[in-house]
Amino acid sequence: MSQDGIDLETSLGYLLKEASSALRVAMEAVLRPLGMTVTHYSCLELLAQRPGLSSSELARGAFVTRQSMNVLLHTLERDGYVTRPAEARVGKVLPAQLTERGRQSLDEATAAVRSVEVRMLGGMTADEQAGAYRTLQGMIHRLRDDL
Amino acid sequence: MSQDGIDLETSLGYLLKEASSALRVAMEAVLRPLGMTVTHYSCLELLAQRPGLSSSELARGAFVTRQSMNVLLHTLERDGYVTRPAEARVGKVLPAQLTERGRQSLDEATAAVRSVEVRMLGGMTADEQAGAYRTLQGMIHRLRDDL
DNA sequence: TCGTTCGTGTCAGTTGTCTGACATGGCCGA
DNA sequence: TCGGCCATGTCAGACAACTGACACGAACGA
Repeated sequence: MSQDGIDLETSLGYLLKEASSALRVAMEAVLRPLGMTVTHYSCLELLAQRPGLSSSELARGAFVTRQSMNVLLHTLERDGYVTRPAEARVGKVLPAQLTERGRQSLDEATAAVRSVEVRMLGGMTADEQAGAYRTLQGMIHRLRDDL
Repeated sequence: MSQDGIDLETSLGYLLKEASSALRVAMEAVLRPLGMTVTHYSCLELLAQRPGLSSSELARGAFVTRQSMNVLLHTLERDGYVTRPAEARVGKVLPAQLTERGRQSLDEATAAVRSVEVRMLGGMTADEQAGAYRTLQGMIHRLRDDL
């Protein structure tokens, strides 16, 4: 019987999806005026913190396929936000770098995204945040364990 | 400067997205053999627990637009998983119902999804789960507050 | 040394979801 | 009563992301 299915009212999986959806919607709302999508922003933020990342590494960091990241990266390159060498120095890896324009664009976006995160965390104590951090990391670890 | 941007290593927002991504990947992995996507499953599960939901209500419950849910619902109807009246009894709302085939299909999927959720929650105490529940609900509430 | 395995970049085609727009039918408040 | 407002279902087009496939170079073990 499906009467005893996953109870959507109490399921942590459903709630996790709901929270993620709410976060995505909120981020899209503040990023849209800047002409940016969430993946777009994620890519720039990753590059700022880890310059020289390859397209595949960026893809893993932004939770999309390397094919998707590749087309995004070509767009960002065409529009002058990032640069990549024309040829690989080693293997086939093309390390990407932020341009000055990319950095400026990222700074605006970071401020907007930070405001969303601050709002999301509003009222939570440091202990509660630490607890949430451990909980989420535990979930991630167990979900990926037996693949 | 972007040096002090959102720290991806400690950001709860990033971790939330990561956890959601891991959950989605794990669910896709167990649902794929059944020929089902996550949205597909979500739709059936919602209908099982709340028979008579409209397409728009299902869309909100599955966190997609009503346009997306509409095309999915037409497919499910064509394949005999759900039924909808040809005409609206009141307004334009077309309440959907699971067919017997839909119920059977859902039962398989529910077992698979439950195994994922059990794995994700493995080792967490009831207190920890309750804490995670409150934390996520707080985040959702605050994120949606000022829209 | 050589062969296997892995990661990367890329091309092509498909699918899913989204935005924008429209008409329609309830639901109030003036 | 009626006008505005809202939610619904639907159509069309655009776009983002996916799957599948291929070639190439590096890394590792036999």
